Amino acid sequence: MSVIFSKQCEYAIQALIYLSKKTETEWISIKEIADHLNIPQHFLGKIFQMLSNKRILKSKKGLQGGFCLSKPSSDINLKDIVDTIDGDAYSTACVAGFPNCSNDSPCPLHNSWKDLREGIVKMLKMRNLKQMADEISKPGYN
Amino acid sequence: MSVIFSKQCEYAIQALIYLSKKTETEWISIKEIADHLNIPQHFLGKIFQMLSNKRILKSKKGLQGGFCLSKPSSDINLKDIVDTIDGDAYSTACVAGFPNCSNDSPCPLHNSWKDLREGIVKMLKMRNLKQMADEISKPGYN
DNA sequence: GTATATTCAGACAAATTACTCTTATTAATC
DNA sequence: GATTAATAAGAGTAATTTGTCTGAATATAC
Repeated sequence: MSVIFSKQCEYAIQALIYLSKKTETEWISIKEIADHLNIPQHFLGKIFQMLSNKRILKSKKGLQGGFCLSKPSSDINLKDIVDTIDGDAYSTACVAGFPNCSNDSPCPLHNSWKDLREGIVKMLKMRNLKQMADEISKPGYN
Repeated sequence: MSVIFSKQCEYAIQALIYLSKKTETEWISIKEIADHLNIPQHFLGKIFQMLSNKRILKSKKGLQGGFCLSKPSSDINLKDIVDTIDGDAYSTACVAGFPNCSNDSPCPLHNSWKDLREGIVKMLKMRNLKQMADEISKPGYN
């Protein structure tokens, strides 16, 4: 089971970090990324379609085509990616599933979860693709 | 979609809080809880079987039977419940799904997630059923 | 002992998520 | 223009999670 993001979203994060390591002008094929990261190729295709629709990626059909980031990797943060693929339920829904939980009538977990949830959102806004691509290139990283 | 716990786990939390509001000697039927919380009755039955197997609940068959907590509500914390139903993947697996991510060879998200994950675990250990049952009984709560 | 109300348990069905396959479209190269 | 390698898009399949149904076992009360 995944921790908090869907499998699609995990794949999106991995693939975009991979893309960010490449030069910004190069078009990279889905096949190359899927092979390299062990992600099902056509599944990644769907995910990249979503990211293209949200203008995070741009695509080019035909021979020598592929995908590349539509803006500098330092301008794309994790929250952009997660919100595109998974929506914002992780930051809005009740963590215990109480149907009527809200700030006005909180469930017994609401306030305990509030700070944690805000910490997660803050972190997702903070970390951008450039940082992560730089980190992953360091020795000892994965 | 649920936030971080499975639907089964959300239901378990809700149902156990409900149970904790009752006297400790009373046997409560699944039907009463399911009706009250709008949870599918037989689905809750399965969930309560797991909780019985892990000695969080005890059950009594037959007329006037039902379930009750196997220890004081102050001795059962959220982590006990979550670990029983969902396992510990939420606190051990890589948040971005990188296959080889570990402390020794971390992914670029590993260290950013570490504190948040530890915060979640700490909170789950901290909050017990008695506290939550008390809170939910207050006016304005849900 | 019989009727009844409950858990226990397993098979089944529906919904969601993950993944695959196929065909169409596009653009570069020859 | 023909060939080729790529995305786009939709239909279909598989796996997992969620939810339903049914019958057996059990214990209480009459």
